[in-house]
Amino acid sequence: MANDNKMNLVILGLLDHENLTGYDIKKRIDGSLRYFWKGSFGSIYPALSSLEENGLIKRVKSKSNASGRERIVYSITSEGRESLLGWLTESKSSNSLKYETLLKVYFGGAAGNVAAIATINEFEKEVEADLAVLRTYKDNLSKVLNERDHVFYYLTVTFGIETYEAYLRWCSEAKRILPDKKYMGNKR
Amino acid sequence: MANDNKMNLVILGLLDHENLTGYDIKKRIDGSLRYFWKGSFGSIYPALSSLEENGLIKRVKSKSNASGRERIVYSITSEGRESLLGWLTESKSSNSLKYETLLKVYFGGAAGNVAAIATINEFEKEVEADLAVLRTYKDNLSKVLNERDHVFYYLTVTFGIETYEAYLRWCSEAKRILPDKKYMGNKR
DNA sequence: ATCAGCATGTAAGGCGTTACATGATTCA
DNA sequence: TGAATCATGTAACGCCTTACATGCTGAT
Repeated sequence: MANDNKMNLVILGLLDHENLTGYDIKKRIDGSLRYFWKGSFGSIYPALSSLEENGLIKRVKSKSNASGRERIVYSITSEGRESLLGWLTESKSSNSLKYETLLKVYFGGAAGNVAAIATINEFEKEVEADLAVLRTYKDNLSKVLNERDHVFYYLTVTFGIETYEAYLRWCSEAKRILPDKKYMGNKR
Repeated sequence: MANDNKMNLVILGLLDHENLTGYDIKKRIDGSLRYFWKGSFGSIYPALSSLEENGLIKRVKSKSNASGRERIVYSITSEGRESLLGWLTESKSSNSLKYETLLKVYFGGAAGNVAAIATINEFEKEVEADLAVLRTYKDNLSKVLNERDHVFYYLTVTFGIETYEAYLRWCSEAKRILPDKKYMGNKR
């Protein structure tokens, strides 16, 4: 069973837009996809090999770089595009969220309000930083919205902005509620 | 490296509130924690064994059930509570989000607006269902907010409500934007 | 009688990360 | 010269899920 191997689909999705090397793919993942997906070289390169073996992608150039540095550019094949289409249209999506922050808030009673507030502040700071970046993405994208594919990128950015703003509202509300409550220590 | 083993902390956190069996722990995870954490028996029982071995939890009763059915109730030890406190106060939180829905939206250009809208509709339906449950949780919890620990549970619920409402706003907005755009098919 | 729920546990294997190994180029 | 970035890949290992194995109780 299994075949949760989403990295294959990520690679197919990226290659459907432009030809890329494994290294490029990593940069895309750490750039635009960062807010809703992660991936490391240790899963990219093996996925690339297996996709090539199965004929879903193929090499465009090897060692073609002017300097002679090794560089393998991949492109998607029609079989790969078919596979991508199948995923995009047929499968159920599974979103897996693991918020350690909320786990700590849930168990907050054990350590008291001060610790919980610290956890929330840490979260808030990260969200604020990410939100600032997302807003500049949005500004840039809204200028080129009529170009192919950009609406879809734009939507993932507005998703981030909408949810991050919700996080921030929650942070304020949580900090407003917490100090009012009686149980401040970890005594039982 | 490693020691991401959060299940240990989840168990410690739950046992700090009440004594539980492995089976009970699973129910708590599938109940209140479901919206921000997951876990299966295959990771609960081994974690329980290792926690006991290290003296962080201990057995309260075995086979104590009236009927003679095997039942192992665990409680947290002071060492366990210390470990829980350490996590709650000292460590950085890592939130890992993997939205397959957004991945599909991002790559939506390959399959066209119709497929993207279907993906969004599927997501919307799930969010609506979860939101309804969270709202009844909120109603129930707001009546007992002055009891120990309940503020913290309440906050995780309001987090869910705040973000799920943001999801829903985004779904509407996304569906409003998508049909307007020119690129409807998967032709290049 | 049968099915759902209670209850504990193991085994196999997929998924994915970190660290390592290697080496070139570019820029300060 | 040394650091950062480009670039590919492997090895070890941890995490976690699914499926299996087992058996009791209670309700219909």
